Amino acid sequence: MPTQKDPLSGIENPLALDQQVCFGLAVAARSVIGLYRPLLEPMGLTHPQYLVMLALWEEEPLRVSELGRKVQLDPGTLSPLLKRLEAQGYIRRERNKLDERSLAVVLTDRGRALRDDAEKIPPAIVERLDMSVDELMELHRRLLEVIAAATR
Amino acid sequence: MPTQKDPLSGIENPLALDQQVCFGLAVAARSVIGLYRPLLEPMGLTHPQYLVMLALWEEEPLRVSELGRKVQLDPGTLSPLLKRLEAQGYIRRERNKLDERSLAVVLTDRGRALRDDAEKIPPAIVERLDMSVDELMELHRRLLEVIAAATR
DNA sequence: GGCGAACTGTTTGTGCACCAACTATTGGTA
DNA sequence: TACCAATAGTTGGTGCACAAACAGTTCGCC
Repeated sequence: MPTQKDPLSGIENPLALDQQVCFGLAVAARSVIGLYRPLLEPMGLTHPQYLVMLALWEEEPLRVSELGRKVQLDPGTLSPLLKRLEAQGYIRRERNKLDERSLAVVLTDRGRALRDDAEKIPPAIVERLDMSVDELMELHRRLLEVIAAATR
Repeated sequence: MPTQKDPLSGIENPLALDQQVCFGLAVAARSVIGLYRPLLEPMGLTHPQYLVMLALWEEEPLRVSELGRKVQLDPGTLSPLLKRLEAQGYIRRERNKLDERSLAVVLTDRGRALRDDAEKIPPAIVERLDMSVDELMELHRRLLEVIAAATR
């Protein structure tokens, strides 16, 4: 009979691929992000770059470390990503005079202007998914729970 | 007032980073998969490789295309991944005599034996997450919904 | 003032993930 | 039979994700 020590004892095959939450997460993330691709591609953005732009449209300037905290990317990922955004002309990276170590990331006019195009994206995604906003918010709530659980 | 055509009209800022479901999915997937890393690393597996092994422990042999359907990876991703698994000695890839195009992926004894170690992983993850199995199953159910929505 | 630890971001290496172009094989059909 | 289209997997290019090593700057502290 099930015991407290073995929460999986009621499950027939714990190694079954199609009931791994990690697999569901990986596939769901890729599937949903894939929906953004055709929308972002005309803007010249990848999905992680889009997330960085979202962060900057909210607050600016941001140091690389702050940006990394916001979008949950480590500096090794962010550093080349930001260079690509700078090459696109959406951001500038400028050294802080007071602390030459840190880099302030700011939007260019082009980067700021891009926000108008971006506003079309969330409704387009919701429409494409054809799920109720309530359902999406409920999923989101549960995602935050599992993120909290995984990172504590 | 809200209309049917604009399901997001009740939301203050549709571009707010921290309420993007795509962002939640990306972070959740990375966080959870990150929990597997220390468990898989001693086995010499990455997480996608682990998923491939799960598929093979269920059914074998599998052609590359079948494997791709199961683990939802395209052949361009799978091809080098399988070579690495073969280099590790966990699988073999053998040409089908009847159809020289297709490649049958089979487990080696070493690959089959690895399953015993793998059995420790799901309970370890559930314990580490410290979430109820019910809650995880509910999340999983919702993930399957969004996958279905995104891929139809 | 000078030394060492802490901090900020960069670089390098490995491995996914996706796409497009490619090779080889097979199967249908004229 | 000879060709053409479809199929199966490989390769190369770009970009993310992560880890480890690195370089420059700042700060505490003697």
